[in-house]
Amino acid sequence: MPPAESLTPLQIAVMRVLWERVEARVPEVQAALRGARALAPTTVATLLQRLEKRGLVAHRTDGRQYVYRALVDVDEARRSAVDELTTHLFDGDVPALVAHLLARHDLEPGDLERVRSLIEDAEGPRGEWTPKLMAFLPPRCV
Amino acid sequence: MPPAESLTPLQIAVMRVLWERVEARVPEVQAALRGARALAPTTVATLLQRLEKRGLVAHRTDGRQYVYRALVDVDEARRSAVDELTTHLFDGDVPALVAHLLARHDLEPGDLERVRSLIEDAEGPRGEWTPKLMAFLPPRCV
DNA sequence: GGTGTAGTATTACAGCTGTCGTCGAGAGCC
DNA sequence: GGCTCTCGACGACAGCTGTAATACTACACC
Repeated sequence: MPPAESLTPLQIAVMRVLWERVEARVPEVQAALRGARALAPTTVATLLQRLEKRGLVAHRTDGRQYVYRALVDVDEARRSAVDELTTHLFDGDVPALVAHLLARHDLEPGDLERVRSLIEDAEGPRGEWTPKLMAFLPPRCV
Repeated sequence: MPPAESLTPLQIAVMRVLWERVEARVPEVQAALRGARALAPTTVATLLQRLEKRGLVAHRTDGRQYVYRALVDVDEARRSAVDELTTHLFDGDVPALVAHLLARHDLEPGDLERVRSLIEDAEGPRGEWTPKLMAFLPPRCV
């Protein structure tokens, strides 16, 4: 499987259409993109072609039309993008990235709940607080 | 302040040198980059020049030499990179990104602790429990 | 004052991207 | 059969990137 390497926003936008619909012809992709940006059909076709040359999508023919599908899945793409980000801007320090996300971005209240339960899940059975962590608890908890 | 927009890995590498040392001349940047990639001095100079044209760095002269410094700070760059990532690949869903990080990346057990303490550092002096931090408390405290 | 030397400025070039226009070959209609 | 319409193929072009050779210039040293 060819590594997704880094995709530009436009390329990602095209891929997203394919991820959503599994298969799509040029006009569909163009229509789906419209709204974000209005591109000529030929432009979209070129994008798809180049993506195909890079091994990220493939097509089959249906009559005279090309029906494209993605060859890499979202998760693959996400992973390599996240890897790139952490490597280059966070020194490979994933926790730092998480901290950045929690500190700098506007999380809705519900979001924190979600994150917390994610952490709990990742951490094992709930309530496993090591002594070290206990030190951080406010007095009323101890 | 000009938005950092998206920087390429190489550009980030150059910026990192400036972020680390505050000020740097071409040879210093080149030396710092060496190891990762060996570039001719002229290449590095070109990179710096172009970065300057984009308003991301500036220079003063010290004798015949240019002394460059960054005009955007790390956090700025991180934020816009993270924004771009979440917007394009995670639909703006930050918790989804966090989930991805927790699920796909190899976090050592200690990392989760680090996440918490990093948050604490970012959120204010220890012992001050903000609503955000409260979310991490075990249920019995709430 | 001539000559290196060190450093910047200029120029170059290939490859990728965003964006299309145009061309040629089927498909379908009259 | 000929005309038109639809698509993909091909070619174009400007702007950015990575990479660097070459040209120019101010200093310092003999």
